[in-house]
Amino acid sequence: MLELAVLGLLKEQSMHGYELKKRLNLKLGHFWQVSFGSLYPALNKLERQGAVERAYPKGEARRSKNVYRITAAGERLFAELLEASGPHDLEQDRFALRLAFFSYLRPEARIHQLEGRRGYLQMKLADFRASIKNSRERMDAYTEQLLAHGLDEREREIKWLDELIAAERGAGLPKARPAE
Amino acid sequence: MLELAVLGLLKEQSMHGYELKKRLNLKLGHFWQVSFGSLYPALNKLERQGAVERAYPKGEARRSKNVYRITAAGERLFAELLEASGPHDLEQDRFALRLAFFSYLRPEARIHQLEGRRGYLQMKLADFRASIKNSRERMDAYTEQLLAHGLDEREREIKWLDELIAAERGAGLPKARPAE
DNA sequence: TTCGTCATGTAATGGGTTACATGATTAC
DNA sequence: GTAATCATGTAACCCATTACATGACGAA
Repeated sequence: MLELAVLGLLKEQSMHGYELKKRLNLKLGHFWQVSFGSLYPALNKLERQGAVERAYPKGEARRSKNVYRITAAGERLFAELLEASGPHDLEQDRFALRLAFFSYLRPEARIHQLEGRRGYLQMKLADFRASIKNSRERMDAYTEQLLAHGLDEREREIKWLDELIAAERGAGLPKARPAE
Repeated sequence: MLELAVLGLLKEQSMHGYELKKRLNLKLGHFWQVSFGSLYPALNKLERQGAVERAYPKGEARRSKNVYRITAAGERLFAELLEASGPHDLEQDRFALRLAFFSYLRPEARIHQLEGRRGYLQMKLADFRASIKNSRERMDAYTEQLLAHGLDEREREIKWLDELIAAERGAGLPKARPAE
């Protein structure tokens, strides 16, 4: 999760942790918040793995501001994480995170990702509809409202994914409707 | 989180852990999955706190099937958790969980909860719209799509909440539209 | 008798959070 | 010089997960 996001931003340009957090929250803040307590350990871990390195060599005078740069191994790791498709990777936030970096993915792989999420949602929808039939009588009005709203949200996301898939196959991305 | 859900179900009727998990996943499965690894420890913790007790006394022959029953202290804890309104409690899943048990809440408290979530969403919307203006030029088409979809989802939830609030003040809950 | 599922639990792990502690740099 | 904010990090905790282990019970 964090690793993908960090590598994705470092791909654009090298920077230090504090800056990274600001950009992370700018780009992904609407569905995900990162804290220092997870970011710094993550950077150290990535460094140990050789996925990032310090632009200033490790033992130098410059102590504050550790500027990190992505390595070749980091690029490979990023590419791998971006193509993830385990059952876990189809959930909302993980999928959204990968989508945010789709521009680094081959078009066919993008379609594969979009269809993966689409299938996941459709499966969920089928499950809920079945469970509604089995237990509608036992459900109170609020639980029913919650379920109906959830169903609606998922149906909408499927429509949205369909548009993205169509755009991917066809003429390119539709412009996002301007907010308000 | 888990505690509220467990107490809410035990309020309806006493039962053992395994049964509890099945009902939990039936009622809340569309946005939340519970596993045994968290459920059993949670039950033990609630027992230590005196919020639930075993229907069969602790040291009896009946070893498998521990039937739990909510206590008076448990009822108080439940009522308290249901009225939670810290910033943390306004997030999606925590809010949804409380909504699922709204029938146990006084109408005014329901409205208060609904308005709390509404305000939270509105604040988020304002933040995003501001961040869009500041950085639209730096955003690629996919990030933009993600943001637009997120905005749309939140706007829709606000409309839904408005309906629920209106219903609460007025003639009662509207029927959930049947799926399809 | 053996298989499925009912039933309970523990241990290791994951992936984050908050709070705390520290120090450098910049603006006034 | 002093306050704000930039910058890094650690420690303790939280709340869940998965994997593992165990055993009862009913049906074939």
